[in-house]
Amino acid sequence: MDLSPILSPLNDAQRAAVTAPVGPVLVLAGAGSGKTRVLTHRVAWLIQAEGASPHSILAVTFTNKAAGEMRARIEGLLGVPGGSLWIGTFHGIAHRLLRLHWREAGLPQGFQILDAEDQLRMMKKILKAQQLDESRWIPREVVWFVNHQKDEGLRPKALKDGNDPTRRQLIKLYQDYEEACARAGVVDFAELLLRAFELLRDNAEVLRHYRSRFRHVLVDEFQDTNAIQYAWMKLIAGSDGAPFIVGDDDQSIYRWRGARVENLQQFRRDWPHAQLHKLEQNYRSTGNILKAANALIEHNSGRLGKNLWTSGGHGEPIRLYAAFNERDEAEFVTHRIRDWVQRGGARREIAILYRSNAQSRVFEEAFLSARIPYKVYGGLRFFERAEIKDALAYLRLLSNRDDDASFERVVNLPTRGIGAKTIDELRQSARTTGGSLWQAARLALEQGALGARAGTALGGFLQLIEQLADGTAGLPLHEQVDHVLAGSGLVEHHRKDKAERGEARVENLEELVSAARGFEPEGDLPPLDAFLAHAALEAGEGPAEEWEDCVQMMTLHTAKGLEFPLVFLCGMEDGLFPHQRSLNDLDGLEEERRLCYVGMTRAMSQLYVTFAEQRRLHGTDSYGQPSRFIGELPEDLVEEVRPRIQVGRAWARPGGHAPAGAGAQGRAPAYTHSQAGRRTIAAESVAPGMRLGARVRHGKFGEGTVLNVEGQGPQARVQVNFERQGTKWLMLAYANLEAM
DNA sequence: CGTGGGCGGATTTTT
DNA sequence: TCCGCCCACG
Repeated sequence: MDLSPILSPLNDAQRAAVTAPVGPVLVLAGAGSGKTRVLTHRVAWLIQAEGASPHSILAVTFTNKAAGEMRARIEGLLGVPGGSLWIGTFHGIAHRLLRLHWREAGLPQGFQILDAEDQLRMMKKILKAQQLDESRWIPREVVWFVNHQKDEGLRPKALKDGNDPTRRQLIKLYQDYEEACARAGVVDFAELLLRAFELLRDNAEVLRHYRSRFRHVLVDEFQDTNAIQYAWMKLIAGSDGAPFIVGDDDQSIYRWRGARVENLQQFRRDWPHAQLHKLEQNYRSTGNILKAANALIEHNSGRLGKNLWTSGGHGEPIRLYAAFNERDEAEFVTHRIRDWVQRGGARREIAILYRSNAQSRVFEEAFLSARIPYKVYGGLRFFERAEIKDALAYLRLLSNRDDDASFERVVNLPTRGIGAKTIDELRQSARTTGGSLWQAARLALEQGALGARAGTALGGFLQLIEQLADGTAGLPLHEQVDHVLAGSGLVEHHRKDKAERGEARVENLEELVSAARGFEPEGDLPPLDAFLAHAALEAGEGPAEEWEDCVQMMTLHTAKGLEFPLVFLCGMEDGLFPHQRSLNDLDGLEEERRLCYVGMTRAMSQLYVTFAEQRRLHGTDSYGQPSRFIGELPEDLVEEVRPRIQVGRAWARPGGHAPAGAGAQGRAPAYTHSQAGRRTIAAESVAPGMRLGARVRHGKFGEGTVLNVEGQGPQARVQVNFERQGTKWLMLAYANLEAM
């Protein structure tokens, strides 16, 4: 067999990892070092060189995207569809196991998956039912508690309250929540993992089967695994198994949601004979970017140790821009984007990265007025939209009448005269009988326990669901969906909304039918159940795919795994990035630093770092210090970009002053270095005494040196490096600077 | 039942 | 500042 397609595209380190003798392997793969390539080629190698059966391979990732890419690349290498390979996300694989072994796992056959929003609603309901004060017991925090326990593999029974009444209540709520889920036959995301773990742990037969089947377990992004994922992996691989683990401790950015970087270390303890491979050659970024990123991450302690290098050139320096405020920052970026595009670059090659989503707004406004097409990542995804979830709730009821969350969601949508009071009564009755809302509704109707109006309305709803179930039985999936949409009155409901949003919702519902039409169920679940699981586990692409050539805007977290020729790392101020809530805690700070490292290593050829000296945040202006991470970059790799001192305007009368209000604020200063034929107005004429390098005194900030002067007349501002307070931009008109 | 005003809170995100 | 949520009102 010709192995050269597998081996020839690899460098030495990659090849060593790919061809490592079968046994436990740990690959520390730096950013841009060909991690996915190693993983996929390893799979191909196992099959073609080691004679492993595709049947014996289990490859696990975190995102559906990564799983899809891996599958495609493996199939490309093997030249055949890898149907019998198990490749998927932790959650996807867990789901698959639970469907196959629902009985052993103690689940109803038709169990449904609760997404984050459903989970929150469920918890709110429980809190309300217990009449707990929602300001004391914040639903989101209670949910966080529950998920956190599950991530750690802990059931309520295993938890000690430590005589802490708050904790006792939380544990109680966890238990109540579990019971509610069991009654409704639903599992949340964390539950999928925990159940799958318990399934293997408690069923020797099942465990033996999968252990002997999956001789090769491969895990991507290992630094992101949480306790239960690790335990599950350990269980299924077995202590004499051959897990192939790929990760990068420097890119661990999900500690806050339960990820444990320590799992990399733990792996070395649990498999002391594991071979260690490091991939340090980077194929993405210039030498300068890598050097700076390496220098930054060196400030972290307890690293496994890794130094990225490239055989390519140094490239350009990293450029640093100290903006006056957040709008100036956006203006600067806008100009640099224009330059890039003017020189023939594509907009899709550009990424704006920021710490928190709220920062996108200023950029959006700037791009809108500059007519720069952009795309913001991170909005609501298709299957998370309200109208889609309404439709899914109907579909779920068809499949499982006891799904209380779905029942409540649509029992009166569209409005059919079933008010809060009726539902309250049903809830009450369901609680006392321990049944579902559906059962309570039937009981109430049989006993004539409701008023005539409510009774008729509720009866109508139950009948509707039964009718839809009967009417769609045996139909192809998309016709089922279509039928339910029409029959439920959902489409009509939104059609009546003449506003634009109604129209959009109808379109989304139609899109749901298309999604159903294009859906190819795998496995032997009924198509409808498979589709519902798909909707929950793969919430679909974010904001609709745009074909246009757009500037890419996203948080640093979202950017992980991506690369762009031109990257702007914005909002680099202490308190924003590193975030305020991480400033006082070393672990948190180190995670922020890793986040910065991730951001920097997204850049292929050019990296800009920007910060604003003044920023409007939550309605109030605040002055910030440049991020400490900026100070951790080697000076010789960073070039500070200064806005050019304002040049004479064509419309400014010679010798005259610019009209008030026509100053530089909100207007673009020219940034490019000296343009021929234009004469820089001496700073002197704008702001007497404010020559560059002049010494000045400020009432509050003390003494400093003028670094920069910009704008004219009332809008003029100066940048001063104060000895004690650092660099600040000041409005000349208000600053009361005294020349020295 | 649907909307508008008042209130509080405001990392990061995947499944 | 702005967004989402809750409640009160029409």
